[in-house]
Amino acid sequence: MKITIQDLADHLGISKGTVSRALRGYADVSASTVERVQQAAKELGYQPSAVAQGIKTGLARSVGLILLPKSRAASRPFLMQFINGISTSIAKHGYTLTVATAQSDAEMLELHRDLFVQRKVDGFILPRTMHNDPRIQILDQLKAPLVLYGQTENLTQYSWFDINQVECFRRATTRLLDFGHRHLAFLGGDAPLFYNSLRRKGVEFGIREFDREEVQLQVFENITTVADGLECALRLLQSSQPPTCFLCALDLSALGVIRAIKQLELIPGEHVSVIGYEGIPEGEFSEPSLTTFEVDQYEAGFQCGGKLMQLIHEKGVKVTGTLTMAVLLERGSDGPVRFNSSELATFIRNRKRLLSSQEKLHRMTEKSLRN
Amino acid sequence: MKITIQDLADHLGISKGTVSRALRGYADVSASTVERVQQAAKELGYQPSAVAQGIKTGLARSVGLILLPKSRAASRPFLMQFINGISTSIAKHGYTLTVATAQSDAEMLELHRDLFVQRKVDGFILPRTMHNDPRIQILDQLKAPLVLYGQTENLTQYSWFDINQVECFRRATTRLLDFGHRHLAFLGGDAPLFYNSLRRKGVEFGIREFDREEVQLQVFENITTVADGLECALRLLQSSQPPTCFLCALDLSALGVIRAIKQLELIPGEHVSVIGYEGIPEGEFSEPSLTTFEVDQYEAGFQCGGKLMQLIHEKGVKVTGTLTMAVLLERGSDGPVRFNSSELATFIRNRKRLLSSQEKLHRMTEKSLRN
DNA sequence: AAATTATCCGAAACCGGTTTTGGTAATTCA
DNA sequence: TGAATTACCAAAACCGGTTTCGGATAATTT
Repeated sequence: MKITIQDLADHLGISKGTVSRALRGYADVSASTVERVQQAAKELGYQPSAVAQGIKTGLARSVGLILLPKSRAASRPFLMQFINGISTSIAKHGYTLTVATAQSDAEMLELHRDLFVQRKVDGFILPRTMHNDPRIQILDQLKAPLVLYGQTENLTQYSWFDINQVECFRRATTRLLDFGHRHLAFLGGDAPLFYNSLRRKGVEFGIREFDREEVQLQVFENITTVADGLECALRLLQSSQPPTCFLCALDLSALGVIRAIKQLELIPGEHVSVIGYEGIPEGEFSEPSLTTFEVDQYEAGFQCGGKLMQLIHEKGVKVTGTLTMAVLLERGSDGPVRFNSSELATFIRNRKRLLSSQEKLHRMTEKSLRN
Repeated sequence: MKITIQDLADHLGISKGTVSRALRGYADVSASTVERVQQAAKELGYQPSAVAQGIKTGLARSVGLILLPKSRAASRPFLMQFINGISTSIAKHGYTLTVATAQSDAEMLELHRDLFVQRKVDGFILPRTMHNDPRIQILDQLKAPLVLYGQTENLTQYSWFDINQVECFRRATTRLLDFGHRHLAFLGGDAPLFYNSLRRKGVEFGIREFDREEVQLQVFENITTVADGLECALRLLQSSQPPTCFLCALDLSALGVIRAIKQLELIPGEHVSVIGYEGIPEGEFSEPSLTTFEVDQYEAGFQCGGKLMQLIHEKGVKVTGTLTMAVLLERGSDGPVRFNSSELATFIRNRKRLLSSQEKLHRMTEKSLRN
């Protein structure tokens, strides 16, 4: 059925070694023979088996990407773009992308090891880098090429690509400070992931260089879902010294904060400001739309794929790191400070009293109507 | 560096053929030898190279999934779950998933051919089935195993998995009719994709079996984005006979419709009803939240992967089709009819007049203030 | 014209596995 | 006790390519 190099050689009446050399572009094959072979290959639809090629070259011509879906509901809107970026950059080298999923951290490590030892992939792209990432340790032992999407410790030893998240959060912070906010809350994300400390550091830099007046910062971690953001913001806003603005490490938690603000009958972007990070599509359709940093995931994938190809193909193992910026989408969820923290606290208390009395009235009316 | 079967054989002082037969479970190897070999393999961390195995067996132990990102902004929130489903179901057979992206239809077809001819994959999962899907024609020629995620013509020849979209849209339609709506609009999606005719058919079934009063249906196609839905709904709602409810083939267009309704200062779910399909996360955070059908993409991937494994491994090529239901999420964007079509038209006209006069007033005030 | 060099290609080794073949030793059976 | 099995494993062939080696022929140089 499928045509092999031997078939092609027989058809041309030459040896398969010559066919191979002709197709691989060796110099010791006459131009006319090369021509004939290429012609016949096209006619018969011959394409060498990647599997058979791999056995001699030792390369599978595939790179690995292992995902860890935290739950069956987890959505990664831009995974397609990330994959698209990787795939298009490695396709130029005849490479394909092998994607696998693991259900636990242990399984994920095992998968990395197995895929490389079984020679199903020649290297890895590691998204969502952690502090002292265990994947790196394992792959280092195996001398497996790898590229990080994100940063971590001992960065000089690896190739990596990342968004300058420190700068993003520094800019977000000075933006809010310029708006006149003085009580900030930073809602961090997954604590074990490296991005979290970077984003927090950005906030701290922003505050430090703004040395005019006293600025208050409250920091929280592991606020990763809408529910987390909602709960955390509700609690903070009803405290005696509520923040007048929220810097959220993740868009999802920012959406939760917006919900909390509205739940307290306040107006996001006017009474309380919120800035997110990532640029998920939900942010565009929320009300108000979410001010956030938009990350180009296609570009990220493209760069990671390119760096991995360098590592695999170029002998002089020169690792490279690249830092780019995300785009600030100035939308509706932030703005000039309306109340300072104390005023906001009073405002919220009064609102609450008002709301509860309205509710009491409502209940009484209903009762009387029923009777 | 990497340990081969020969290394293992030398280490044990036996031939590599025996090692292979021991590990593959042949009967003509003594139990003690099998034990020794397995023990040594574990100790030395030997795992056979998938590449080398593949050359004899003719299998790459990988399945292909080729994506076509329409634009660099396109997001597929549940791709991760679909991939997760495929990956976990094929992992049991030692298979991995090869994902590639194409930038055009032609490139996509070429990729399918190339990946199979180069023996990088043993079969394909085809998402987003089209009418007379050209991928099927090509893969049929190559006798490549394939599983469809979605339906198409001549279904009995292929294995496939799909959501019963006809039933979903039939139910959505009767739901709206039961709510008292009589003027419906169906906003279809990508016309070349097979799902579109199924969803439309569901709407028609729903109307047909409801033979009480006269029902009006307007049908549109290629409404695939928020912008499309917004524009289409704005136009329809300002016509002389506006629909009182919208059945959207896609959540995205439904979100656009909701925007249009709000833009006309109407309340979605009260003045005009909207039902979507897919269950994208944005739908949960819109206001009102979107009534829609939630599709379990993990399950879809799992089933497709399992069917493909059957096709590849079991000799008797028995193809199977499976149809499951999506879950109706009854949320806030639909409800009992408030106005019939004519009343709605009048209401909207009056609103508009009111709005424009308000605006005129506003402009005048501004002007006088400036002077 | 002879010697040297370049050009081109066939033959063979090799990659790391799987599978077949065949032979030896131990066991069973007659 | 001799013949026929059986159990076990080494050797070799094979899968479909790549790469090395060496030889034949043609072209160039001396």
